[in-house]
Amino acid sequence: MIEILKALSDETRLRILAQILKSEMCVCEIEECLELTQSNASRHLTILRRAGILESYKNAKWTYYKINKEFISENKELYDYVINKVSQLPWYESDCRNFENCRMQDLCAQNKN
Amino acid sequence: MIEILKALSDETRLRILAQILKSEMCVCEIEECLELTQSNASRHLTILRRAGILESYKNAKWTYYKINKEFISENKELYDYVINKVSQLPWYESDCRNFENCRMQDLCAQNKN
DNA sequence: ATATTATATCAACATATGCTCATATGTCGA
DNA sequence: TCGACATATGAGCATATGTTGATATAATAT
Repeated sequence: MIEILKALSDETRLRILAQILKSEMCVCEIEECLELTQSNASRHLTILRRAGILESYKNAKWTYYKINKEFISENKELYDYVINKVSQLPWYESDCRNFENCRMQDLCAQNKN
Repeated sequence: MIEILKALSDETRLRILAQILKSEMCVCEIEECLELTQSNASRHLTILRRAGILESYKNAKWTYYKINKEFISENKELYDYVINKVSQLPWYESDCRNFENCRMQDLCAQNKN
């Protein structure tokens, strides 16, 4: 429980989670749309994965992160809380716009396969 | 939101909150039943109060802390989550027993009024 | 007034956390 | 095989956090 709450107690990780909640993403997409360094994005994703909030799988060169279904079922109220609150945070709308731009520009080439 | 999650991301503060959720407490009771230094108990209570989770009032020499009703209404899912999860944490039963002992021994003299 | 009790806060320290640059690993395409 | 790309991780640094002992403040009792 404490590890989960700590993982959620960081603005950058909440920003990452807010986007991944809408659809799974690879690391390079997250870097791009949230303007994080590669290293920093990877580190925060690892923290969210180790806390059990996200899970990842590899496909070709890319690692995709998505919400861990087990986290949802075991932490339903917390999950609902995050879903409801995260979209009210000040950076949310702007991050969503950036996310759409990244998708359209296909910056990470993950749709070329 | 982040301030609230940070406030909850600490074992000592969750132990404090777990007891206060059952009934309001003064600082000296919390010191006693959780075996915290006076300074440390006061600090953690201040953090929980500043995050809006607890509120406090003074009565004579004592400061009492209790759950902030506004926190409950504005963070219902999170509140339910905490309620459900804290009682499963390893120190919970032991802390509750200590809490009962403190009550019975009237260690902080708050019932002498 | 003075001593005692309850609480808050300051100063100092150790540890934890977040960030960046550099490097390692693994995958794919030429 | 070699080079480019995607990701993870180590090292080092700055800042944040948790803890304690000392002190300040405020209320009460003698």
